[in-house]
Amino acid sequence: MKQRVFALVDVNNCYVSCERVFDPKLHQRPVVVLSNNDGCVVSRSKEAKALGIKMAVPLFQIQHLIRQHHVAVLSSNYALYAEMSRRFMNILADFVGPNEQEIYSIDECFLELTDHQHRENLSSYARQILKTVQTWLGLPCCIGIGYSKTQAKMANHLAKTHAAFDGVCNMVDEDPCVIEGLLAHTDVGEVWGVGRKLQKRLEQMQICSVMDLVEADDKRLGQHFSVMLENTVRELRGISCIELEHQVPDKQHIISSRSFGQPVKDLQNLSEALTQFTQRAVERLYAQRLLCKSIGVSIRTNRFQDAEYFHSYTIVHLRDYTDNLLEINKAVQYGLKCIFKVGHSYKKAGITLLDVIPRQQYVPDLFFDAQSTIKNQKLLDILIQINKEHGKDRIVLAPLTNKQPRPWKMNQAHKSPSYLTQWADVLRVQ
DNA sequence: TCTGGGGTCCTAGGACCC
DNA sequence: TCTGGGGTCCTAGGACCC
Repeated sequence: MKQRVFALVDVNNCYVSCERVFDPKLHQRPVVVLSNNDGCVVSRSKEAKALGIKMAVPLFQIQHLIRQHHVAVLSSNYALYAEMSRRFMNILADFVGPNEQEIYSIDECFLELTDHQHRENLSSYARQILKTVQTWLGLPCCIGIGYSKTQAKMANHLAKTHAAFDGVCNMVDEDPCVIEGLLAHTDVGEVWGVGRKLQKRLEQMQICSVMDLVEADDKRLGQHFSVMLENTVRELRGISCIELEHQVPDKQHIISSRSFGQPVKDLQNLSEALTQFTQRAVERLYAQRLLCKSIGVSIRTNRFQDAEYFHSYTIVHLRDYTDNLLEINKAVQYGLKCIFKVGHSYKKAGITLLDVIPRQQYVPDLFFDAQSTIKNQKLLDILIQINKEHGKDRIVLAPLTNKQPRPWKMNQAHKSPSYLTQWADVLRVQ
């Protein structure tokens, strides 16, 4: 049997790179992109990293650096990144077969190259991929190649951190001594599946570098920790244990939650916010042809103010599986009334659609109302279509038509235009 | 003053059954 | 004082990922 070969392709500093495609002024200078509500840094250019700006650091903690070094600061523009991601994945799909691609995240993609080993040189094939993405899309990437997904991930990390690789690290063809030398100097925490807690516990056992983990007793680690870590060690040795998932699995739950721009004290505003989150979640549920049977509702104050921290959560069960927006929102509002307590300054709220199944798996019971289900489907179809054509939130549920100021709306002070998803924002060439 | 959001998987422990 | 054993299912919470 042929030994399997995997690649991991990812976009360098993805969100910053997407912004740079449309705004040349962002090149050669430090740039950061912020999380929702302009809270934390989630993407940094290499110049921003060089200034010591860490991942996930709150914006207010680096204001001095931003002023001093004229760092460009941008709010997240997820519509833009999602569209760039779609194009990126399409380019990669052209290089491999339909069952040889796994879209792992917005900026990462595994490719199975097992049937491409006949190629004279996998590294030059990888370079061809990089060049195509760069030319067609303007996005810089790195590629790691290995005998397992974990090896490919590790190779990708090496490609990113060692300039000599020039974007492609091929663990399959590279001199093993070179790779082992690098892994001996790479922290065990860089391994896919080893997070902060696990790293600490491994270090207590003198397993500090990736090479230490490769040489560790996998069975013993399996008993001491979990089967996942045992598999990780085997994968690092080049034994493929984790399958490529070329089909996107159905979601098990759908979350929609947000921090508020300003704290909210009253039920009316919480109700409006949750109505909007519900609409977002149900649109996703509907798009994926799923149904849900229960809904989690949660509200919380600022978790960084420990003394007054308050959070509350409840689950509302529905009579039957549904994707009916009105029915689901009714349940959410009921849940909210159950958990709401006067006197708190709420900073975040959210809903989770639970007990989710694919629509075609649903078996109607005696009380199933086909007429109203079809009516609801038509209603949602139209609602989604209109919002798609005439702008997000053109049609909303009644509580959201209130024109009062919305303290719960998230801060987005530095958002770039919707270059790829709104006609009015398409770039003009003078 | 200001600290993201959306997921998955595994494990432990309790309830329940025969 | 002493109180079976083995199995399944469910849930909450932790850890991890991007």
